[in-house]
Amino acid sequence: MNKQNVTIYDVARESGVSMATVSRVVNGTSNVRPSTKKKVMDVIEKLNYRPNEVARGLASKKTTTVGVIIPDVTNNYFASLARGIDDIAAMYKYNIILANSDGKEKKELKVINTLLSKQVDGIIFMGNEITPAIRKSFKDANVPIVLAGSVDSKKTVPSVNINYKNAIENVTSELINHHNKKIAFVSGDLRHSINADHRLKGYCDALSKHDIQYNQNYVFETNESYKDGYEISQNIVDQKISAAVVTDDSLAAGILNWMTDHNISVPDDFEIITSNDTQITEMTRPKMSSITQPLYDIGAVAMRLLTKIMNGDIEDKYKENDVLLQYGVINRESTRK
Amino acid sequence: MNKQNVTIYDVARESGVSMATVSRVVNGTSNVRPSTKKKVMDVIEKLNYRPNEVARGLASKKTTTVGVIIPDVTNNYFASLARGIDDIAAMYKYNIILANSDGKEKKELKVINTLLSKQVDGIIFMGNEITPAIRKSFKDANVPIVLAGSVDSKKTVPSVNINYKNAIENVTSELINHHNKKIAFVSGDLRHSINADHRLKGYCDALSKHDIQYNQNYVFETNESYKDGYEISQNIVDQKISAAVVTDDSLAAGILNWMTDHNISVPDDFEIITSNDTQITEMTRPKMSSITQPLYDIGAVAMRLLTKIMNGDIEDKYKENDVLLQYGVINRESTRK
DNA sequence: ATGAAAGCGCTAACAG
DNA sequence: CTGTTAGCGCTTTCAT
Repeated sequence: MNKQNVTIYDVARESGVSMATVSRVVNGTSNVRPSTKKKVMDVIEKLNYRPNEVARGLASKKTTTVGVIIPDVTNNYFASLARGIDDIAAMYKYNIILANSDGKEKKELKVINTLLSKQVDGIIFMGNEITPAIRKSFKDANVPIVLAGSVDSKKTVPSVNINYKNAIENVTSELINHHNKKIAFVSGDLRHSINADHRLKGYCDALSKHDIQYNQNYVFETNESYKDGYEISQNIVDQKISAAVVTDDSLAAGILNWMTDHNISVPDDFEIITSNDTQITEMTRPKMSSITQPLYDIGAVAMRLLTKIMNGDIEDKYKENDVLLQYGVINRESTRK
Repeated sequence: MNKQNVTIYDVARESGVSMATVSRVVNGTSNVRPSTKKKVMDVIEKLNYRPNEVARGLASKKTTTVGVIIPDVTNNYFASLARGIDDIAAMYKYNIILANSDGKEKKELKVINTLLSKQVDGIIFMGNEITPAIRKSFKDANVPIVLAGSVDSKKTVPSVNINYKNAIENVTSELINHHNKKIAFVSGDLRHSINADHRLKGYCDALSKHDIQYNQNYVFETNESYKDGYEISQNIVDQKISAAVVTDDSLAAGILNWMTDHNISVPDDFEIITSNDTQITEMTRPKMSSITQPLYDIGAVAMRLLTKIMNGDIEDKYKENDVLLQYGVINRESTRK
């Protein structure tokens, strides 16, 4: 019942060596004679000594913890990335401080600051948009930062993503090939680069390649919620639109269920293809066709990249560092063959 | 471009006071003459000084960070609790170190240790089971611990939950009232106290109150996955079971969809009621009836309780501290009226 | 109201 | 291979 925490000094005294030696055996750095090493280890065991990482952090200027900024853990897309991040972090002996931001700039800025004051060794940022203020605080931070599943329109920060533009272009083309003339593009906030510069661009490119006129009425801006999907569906149908490319699975589920609830058969009368291939694509009836993204891997690779940068293993960290992972498309039941 | 971080010493010098005074204005503790306070604040602003929380943690023995152990962030049930935890933590100026355990004792033990070595001020634990080893490490930890959405059969740790037994008993009774004679109980690992001692108990109590014979063949032990639900359904149907009480929403969705896929009408031919009221209960067709739990609140209340204990605001922290939040039942479309 | 000084527990030269 | 000695940046008595 050692209430008082035992320190390195206690171990040193008890085993008749200096604290430097204890530090050495604990860190496995530099050589220590096997016999004294064993002696120290025994005392550590006996006293149940556990190094104080805070003291270590102060002395070494490394905390072995990284900050992870996430819009909302409750969102399966981001949660999947987070899982990949944490697993790789654990693999490299890092811990993560997880902070929800709701994708709000103000919260993001605040949390970046507290993370920095906690001396994290690096930050993984997930967010809808890298605003100028965010970009500035990234620049001022003296720790490396990597984006996961998030794009920086200015490409000023290393990131890992898929090629959203190509992916959306692919599925839009497929829908066009199914003879759909009017195809909706249903996304989140169009002020966000990921939606405007990448996904909408892909949609537009597909249209123009097939000589289809772009119609602004067919693009729907939402909050990417199930409810939003359900609510905009009437409007979609009223315009005689026959297919939709959707950027979020919950959102897509809302549209799908509205159709079903209104006796519009999917995929016979209406086709839907969504973007994130989260678990819910399998749970709806019909199951949803989707772009497939290696969600876990995006997080994992981002964390791996961060460890490399923190380690100085990367020649030029300002160099091009936008890794694009492979995406795919899975045709389930919300699209025709 | 202040590459070198500015320290408390720098602002002390720059503003012509001692570091003790700077510390005082930063912490707002004890009195400082308004004029000198302003002077210091200005310098802090000018130098863009940000207190080093690690140094502060070492000196004060408080890190204002708490550890959160979670089986899997990717699981919406736990993610919802985590969101409640983080929000309240932020409200009280704490950060959370989030660690996934997969509910595996070995990982849990390991992570408890690293959390403790990082000097967290407290821990919120979510897990399926408090094993003797876990209980021991909790006892040895010299920081408070609170369970969220998790039960300790020995009631040795403060916790916040709902009354799982009563909830399951309620819904089972309802199914019995719908004239179902054979009702399945589909749960996760029955070695876990929450399933065996609480939920199964509730199921049994409902049966016995209605003079229905308990039949072991009607209880299904699973991994609580969608896939498991889908796979056990044939067995359920083969036994002429006409309703199921399920402990997890994905699991329930699996059963529901299997029924639908096999032309068994829910709820006409088969009734299902699930337990967690996560988002997917609204996404399936028919929508699933469910026990409703205040998921976010369970996390939030757990965190609030932890802050109180950390603060010493609770008289006797060894006293009965099992808070039970209100649950409800919502009848959607997978049960008859 | 403010300053001086002693740590907090550990790492990291620097000696030897 | 091992010990000595400075700090790391801040909080916290104890004086004044």
